[in-house]
Amino acid sequence: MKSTSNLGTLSVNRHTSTYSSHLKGKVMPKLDRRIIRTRGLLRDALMALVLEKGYEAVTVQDITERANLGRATFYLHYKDKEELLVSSLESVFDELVKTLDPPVVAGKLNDGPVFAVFNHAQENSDLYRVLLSGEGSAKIYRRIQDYIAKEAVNRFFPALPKERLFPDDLLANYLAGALLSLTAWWLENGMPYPAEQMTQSFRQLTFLGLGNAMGIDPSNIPIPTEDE
Amino acid sequence: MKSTSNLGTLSVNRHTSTYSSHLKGKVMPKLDRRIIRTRGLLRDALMALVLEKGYEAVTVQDITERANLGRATFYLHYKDKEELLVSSLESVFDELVKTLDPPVVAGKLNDGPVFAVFNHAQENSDLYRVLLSGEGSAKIYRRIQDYIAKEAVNRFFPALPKERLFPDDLLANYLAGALLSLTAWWLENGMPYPAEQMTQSFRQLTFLGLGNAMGIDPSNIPIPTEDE
DNA sequence: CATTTAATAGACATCGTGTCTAACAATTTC
DNA sequence: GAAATTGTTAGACACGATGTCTATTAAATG
Repeated sequence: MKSTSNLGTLSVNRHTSTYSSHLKGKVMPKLDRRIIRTRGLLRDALMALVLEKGYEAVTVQDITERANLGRATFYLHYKDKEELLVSSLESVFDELVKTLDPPVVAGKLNDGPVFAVFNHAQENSDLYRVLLSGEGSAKIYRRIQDYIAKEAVNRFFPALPKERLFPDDLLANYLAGALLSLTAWWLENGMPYPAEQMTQSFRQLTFLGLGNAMGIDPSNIPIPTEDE
Repeated sequence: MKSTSNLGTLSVNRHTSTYSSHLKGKVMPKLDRRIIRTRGLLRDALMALVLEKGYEAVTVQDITERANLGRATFYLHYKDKEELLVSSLESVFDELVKTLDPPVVAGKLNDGPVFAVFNHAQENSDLYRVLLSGEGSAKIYRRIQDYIAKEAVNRFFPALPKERLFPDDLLANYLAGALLSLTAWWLENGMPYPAEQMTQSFRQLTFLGLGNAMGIDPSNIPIPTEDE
């Protein structure tokens, strides 16, 4: 299972691929030190600015100015601020994925990918709050969701029964949407509950359902069975 | 219950409020016929252009050109294309809300707000597909979600037991996120199932939960009960 | 009809973009 | 270390879109 944080289909760097960890070794045709420095500066500048002004308000001018680089330099590396953002998010997601890999963490029960998400969101709460709120990029929200959905399919579904009533991607999308919207709510409301509790709430809701979570008698649940 | 489609907190028109139905009568200080005509043209032009190029790519120039209006005229009515979009969405949502109001539709079982959403999405599938995809406005997705969440609280929760394990807005957000992401998936995949089935799937998932929907024995569900 | 109000063309300053060039500076390679 | 390679840069450029303003024309209202 290649767990590279591939956020969609965008070709990210026109020069050579990322310095993004865990493609370790392989072909990686050694980057000029200046390239690494420049891209790092651009990434840091973008992140800082996104937190300050929100993604939409950030211009390429801002970024290069903050990074102390010539504006032309930016276009030597990225097409857009969007391309830079996507590329930058890779590093962030790499962190998340790293915490996902070990199935069991030293005696402690593996709280699973859901907890990892809440936890990771908490550690990068400023960034995520901006990205998931209205201030984020138009496409980023959906892209994060797609990413989570894809991970869900990979990591979750193999453990489930083979016979399913719904297509995998419907389920994956449903779960990803629910998880993301819960996360967004959580962040925007100042994380009023610990990540552990959010994890449990999410599981309760998704696995047992609203009815159970509220103690409703299943026979009262308004699901018209009709014919279908 | 005032069911005016109020999409958030933006002040929409600086002149006088909307011509948006069901504030019927009241103070509504009769709009000049030209104003009505102009705003209608702008709305239609925006909608058409959004479908053609995606929201982000549409400029104020485009809009006024398509509408055969002077560009300056636009700014007499709206601050932004965003403000125009929000205002335009009101009409669309008004339609949806109208189908929501009657609790029972002539002998036929009321399929509920969820079906209404899928149905409405289907009827405006082009528009919604654009709005919910990456091509939509940054803020619009979240705003639609907030709107649905708010409606959920109003229409759904009163029928539920008063004792709940989760805060209302957490639940509302969870449901809205799940519903919207399902809808988006549905639209982007060419609506492979009828709205009725999507409604039922959604209910099954949210009320009974994933576990039930897959025939998993509840005792196998990995919810750590620990202390809490 | 007289009054009020909206729409308009066109000009304007401003800003951000994306590209390009000719120098310049850092680095890699041998 | 010297030479060749490659990355960075300042500055300029044309472009497109924004938002505002003015004087004029046109339409709706009572």
